[in-house]
Amino acid sequence: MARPNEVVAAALQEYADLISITGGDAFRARTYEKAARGVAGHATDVATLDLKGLEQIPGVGKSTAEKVVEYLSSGRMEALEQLRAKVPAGVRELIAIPGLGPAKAMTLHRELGISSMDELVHAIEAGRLSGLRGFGAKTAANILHGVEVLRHSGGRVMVSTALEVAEEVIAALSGLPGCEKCTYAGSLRRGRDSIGDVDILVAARESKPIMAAFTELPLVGEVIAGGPAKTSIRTTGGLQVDLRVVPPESWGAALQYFTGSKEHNIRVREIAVRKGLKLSEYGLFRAEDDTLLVSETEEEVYEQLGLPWIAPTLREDRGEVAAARNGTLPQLVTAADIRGDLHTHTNLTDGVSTLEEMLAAGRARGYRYYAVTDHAKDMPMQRMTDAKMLAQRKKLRALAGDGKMALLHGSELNIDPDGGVDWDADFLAGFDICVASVHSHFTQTPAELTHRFVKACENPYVNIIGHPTTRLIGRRKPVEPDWDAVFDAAAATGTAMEVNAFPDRLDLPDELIMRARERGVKFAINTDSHSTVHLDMLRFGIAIAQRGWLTPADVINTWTLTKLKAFVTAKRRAA
DNA sequence: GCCGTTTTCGGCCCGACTGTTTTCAGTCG
Repeated sequence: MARPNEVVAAALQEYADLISITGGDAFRARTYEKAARGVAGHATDVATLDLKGLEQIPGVGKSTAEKVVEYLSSGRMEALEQLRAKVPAGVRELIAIPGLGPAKAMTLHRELGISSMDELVHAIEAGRLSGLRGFGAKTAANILHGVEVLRHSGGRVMVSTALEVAEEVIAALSGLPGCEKCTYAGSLRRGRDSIGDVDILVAARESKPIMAAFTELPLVGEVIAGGPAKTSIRTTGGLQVDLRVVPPESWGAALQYFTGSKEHNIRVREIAVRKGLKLSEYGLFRAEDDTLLVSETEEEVYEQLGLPWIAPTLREDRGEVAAARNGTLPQLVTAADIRGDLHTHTNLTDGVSTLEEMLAAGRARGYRYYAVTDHAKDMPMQRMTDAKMLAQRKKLRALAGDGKMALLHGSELNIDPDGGVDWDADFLAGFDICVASVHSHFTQTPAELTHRFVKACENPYVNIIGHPTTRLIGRRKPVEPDWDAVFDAAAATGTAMEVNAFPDRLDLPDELIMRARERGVKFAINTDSHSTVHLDMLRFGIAIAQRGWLTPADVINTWTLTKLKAFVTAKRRAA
């Protein structure tokens, strides 16, 4: 069950799509898109707002606010219903096909009565598109291909997968003569939790040799488009990679531009326009005479616009431009701030590395403390027993010798369907710190899930809720309790929410981090490592935490050991 | 439809590439 803001945003986005498809005013369509984003990103539940309150949301004016009120009170939006009556739902689904936009979708519907992806495929195969204005043989083939891609991949890949591809391309291009700089931009640089395509940027005088080398890389499955400034390929694995080559002096402007997000760039360009300037990927220009002002570094571009440099992880048009203007950008948490990992496993349960190996890897990272949190006894497949857990603790205490890295003994407890955990208070009291996670019964009702999480937070020995939504990116949907109620319980009880750094989890997701932070929750950025190499996954968790605007003060494993221990004992004492 | 160190009207980010166009619309990011 999605929160009202998301339901309303979806309705507004649908309305915007239908305006575009029916050939309505493009600016009106964009207005509703903006409003949808504003509503989705708004911290307050829209269901609790009146007309006046709604109009405070960026991009929402009187007309949109009235539609939202109508929708929330009656479940219907008359204007939306009218457009739905004109355009079958399947027509809207067509614009998800790469290369097919609202105008072409409407042409297909108007001229051929096509109103679903299947009908479109059949029409193409039957040759019914020939003779239709704007639909040549090439377009028909591209559409078929687009449908294939869409059905096959669903579009997005894990950030770790995209990073591997990016690093392979960068390694190959960086060595070319004439390549002065090469890096990745786009959603990968912004640290999103999944990646639709990889954007690579190169600074070079001559683009041709770079483009040629790019299309010949072994990972290239097909070349989608190729020009002097931009070339797009799809890898053999199905991931799209766009390469842009810019002159070296345009590097900063180009990096800013291709990092996005699109919405952030629109916001920044609006500032440029108001100052009588023009910002493109080639630089910041004076509008009246096209004089180049700056372009070499991102810092210069932002500075010339009267803004401090904004971290890529914040560039989502979620208020970062206003914060930059007011000097209230957050001091974001970085990997260097992390003093220890608080969720790790060993081969005592389902890990693959030994206790000694894991501790050595933690020391190698320079951690000041390190928690071993193997699975608890209620997870039958892990075969944990009280005796094994106590034996591990004894061993750990014996290994705590060098004084540089403190060793914490913990466990990843299971939150049972009713919110209870594996052991009673007496046994739990022996641990230094505990994570508690949901590992089963994902299909409970939202009310049951809410009760379950809240009760877990109220347990004095539960310090961190592990991978709270339990989502597996591309494989398992998140559970959906009333998160605001859960976060309130976490904040009130001194229970941290985990930002699990594993690339197929990245859990909490960034939107929920923002909501939790608003409600005063603290966080722990952990890797959930099952092997020594997993400790490096921290970087992905840091990116997600930054996208949630977290500062070191919000993150308990940036704190000193003394402060961390106080966090644990304060909760126990309060009980 | 929204919005305002230029504004309550007249703008709304900007450029690249494709396909089908004979000068440009559509799509994408």
